[in-house]
Amino acid sequence: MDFLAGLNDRQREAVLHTEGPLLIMAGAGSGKTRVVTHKIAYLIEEKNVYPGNILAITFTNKAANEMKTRVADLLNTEVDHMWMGTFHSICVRILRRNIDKLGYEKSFTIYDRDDQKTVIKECIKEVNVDKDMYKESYLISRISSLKDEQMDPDEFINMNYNDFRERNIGEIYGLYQKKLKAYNALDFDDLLIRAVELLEEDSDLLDYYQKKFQYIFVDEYQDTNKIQYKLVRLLSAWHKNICVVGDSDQSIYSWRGADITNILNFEKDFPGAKVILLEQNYRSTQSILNVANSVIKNNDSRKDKKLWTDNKEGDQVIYEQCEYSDEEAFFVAKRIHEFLYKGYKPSDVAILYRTNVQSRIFEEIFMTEELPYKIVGGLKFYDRKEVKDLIAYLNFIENPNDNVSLKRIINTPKRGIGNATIEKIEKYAAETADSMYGVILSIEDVPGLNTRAINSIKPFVELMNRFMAMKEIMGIKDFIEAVIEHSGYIEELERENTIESKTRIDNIKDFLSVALNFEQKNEDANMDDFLASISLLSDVDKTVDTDNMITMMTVHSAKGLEFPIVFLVGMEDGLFPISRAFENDDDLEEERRLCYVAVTRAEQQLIITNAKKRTIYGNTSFTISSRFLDEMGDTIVRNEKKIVKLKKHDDTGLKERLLDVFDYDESRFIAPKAKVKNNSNMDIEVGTKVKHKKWGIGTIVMIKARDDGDKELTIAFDNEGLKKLLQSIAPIQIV
DNA sequence: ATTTGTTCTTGTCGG
DNA sequence: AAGAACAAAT
Repeated sequence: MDFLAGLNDRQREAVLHTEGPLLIMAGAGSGKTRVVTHKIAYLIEEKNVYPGNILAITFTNKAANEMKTRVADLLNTEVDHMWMGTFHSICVRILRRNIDKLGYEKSFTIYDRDDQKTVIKECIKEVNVDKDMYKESYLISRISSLKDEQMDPDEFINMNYNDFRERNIGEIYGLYQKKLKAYNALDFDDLLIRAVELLEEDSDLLDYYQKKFQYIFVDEYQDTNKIQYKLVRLLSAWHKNICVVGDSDQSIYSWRGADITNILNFEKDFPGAKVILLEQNYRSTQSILNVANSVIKNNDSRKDKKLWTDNKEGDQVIYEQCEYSDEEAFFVAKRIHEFLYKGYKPSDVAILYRTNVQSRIFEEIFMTEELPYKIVGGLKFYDRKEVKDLIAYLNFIENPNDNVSLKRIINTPKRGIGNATIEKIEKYAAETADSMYGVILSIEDVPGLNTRAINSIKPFVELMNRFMAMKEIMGIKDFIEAVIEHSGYIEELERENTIESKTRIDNIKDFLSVALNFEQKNEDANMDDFLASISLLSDVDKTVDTDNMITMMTVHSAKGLEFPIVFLVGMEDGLFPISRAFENDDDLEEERRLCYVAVTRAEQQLIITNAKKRTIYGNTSFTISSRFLDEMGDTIVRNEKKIVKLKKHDDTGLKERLLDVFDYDESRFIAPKAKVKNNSNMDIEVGTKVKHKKWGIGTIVMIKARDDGDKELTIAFDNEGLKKLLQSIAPIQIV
């Protein structure tokens, strides 16, 4: 197979340049994924490189999977041995094998933000500082950036010895790390740091990985931080075949430590590096690129370059200023109806905003407008209480030192173990330098506990011990099922018997199918791998992309994605660019790059909106148009079309306001008529009661999205039991 | 110990 | 405006 076919000269050059450091400066939509996949395929096929000697680091797991599939498609060979994943997942993989050399157990737990918060709270209590003076979120971010700089707590305390406040932060930082170690847990930063530490300390191991990874690829290199840079340097030092891909104009993560100098200094850091520029854009129309170019050129600290395209001019980029923020959402909904009528699919459309709070109003309007949508980073399945509880069970059973998880589950479901009891256990554990689990194993030794407390603890300990034994002989899914059942978790929910508890049960069942799915895909994986895989999912990874829906997400989440139609909403000063960026030129330039990223997501049509008055966080205020709109100048045109549909039932007063804003033009309105014929837009959810002409009344107990956009409904009929139906064709009505 | 009611806080972006 | 943290009542 010819891996060079269909590539332009620059892209071809990038594929063929296999030896030595290579920086591919790839503008938005310039086909970098194509280059990388073809290059990997070329290496395997033409240069006979064994896939296991290739390491590719991507920004999300989804991107990694896509890349893997694309390479596999090009080759028709097995590429499973290729290492592909995010920095974090690669590091976990390294750590799972050898972290014992750093004094951790291999079954370590990965702590998410909530877990971090729990630990920080413990620290604040123990360091005995005024808890109002140190906010948890602030401490977490401070600690995170200290870690990124590889500053250890003692060093930090020494440096700031005369600053009371900083010194305390250092103390908390130190205690936090000590606790994580004791709990055998790592937070996201630790995953990277410990991996680097491990490689630095164990020269045999470093040697092994350096020799193993003959070819290394790093995507989105402009958003790597110091530790990640260090890791890349370490791993590539032997073969020196390091290929990084990035675009300094798309660097948007400086606030979490991304260091733009990594990409700017690549040639200096990796001697003999070759640089290839990809400036031809294959994604967007000329109109859209004009907007992108005219914004980004206002950044002072950038190498001048210009994206160009052979694509046609395309439709003009439209800008609409609405009166109110809810009208903005309404306007977008109208335009989407129009696009759908023209034959676009809902999945062709994306709505991009600067902050997550903006999604709410779109959600409301889209529900009444019967538009199918999904929110990336919004509906957080893995953040649901029941899912987190379950994960905490698994974490604890896997790693009994994990006090954070233990505290979460010890009285969930209710076992009569109250706060007072838990605190006594915690205190005793701290005094005896034991884990809480160690303490409750011999609960009689704990001072100050009454018999009632002791009698509630004992069955819990027995239960956990039983789980720990069961885990050894059971498969992942079966084991989770056992935990759900024997822990009494599902019983408690069933007893509750409310709509809410039913959804929770459904979520638990969904979690089971996630586990089953994982088990089938990764035959020799264990519980550790499963837990790690779910804790490392990004927001993008978490949203199913199979169903045919409009996507709503932040601009940050949209990085690397593309859509035929993009709505960029909320273009107001203070919102985008965000007000905190006003004071600082660097921050403002990052906002501008973010805007550049947003604009370049669009393939065919870009529509930009804002509102004169916006209700946010409960109060309404006047807004100022975004300065970026000024910079766009005449590359955007004011919207001329005024289309609006009168809502059938409108008691919000929105209709009257809309009549002021839009000229009502019924003839141009296109209603979503399709739904009359099938049920695709039917407003259903778990718990909805429906009537079937043969089976009578039933309740929807499960909704499963299918690849073709349809939904598979499991309905419990009163007399017929469970039935599975396709939403589009099922003869059902909402009762 | 648990439920219920009340006040307080928070409010960019994320693996 | 909404969720978390806290206080009070059962």
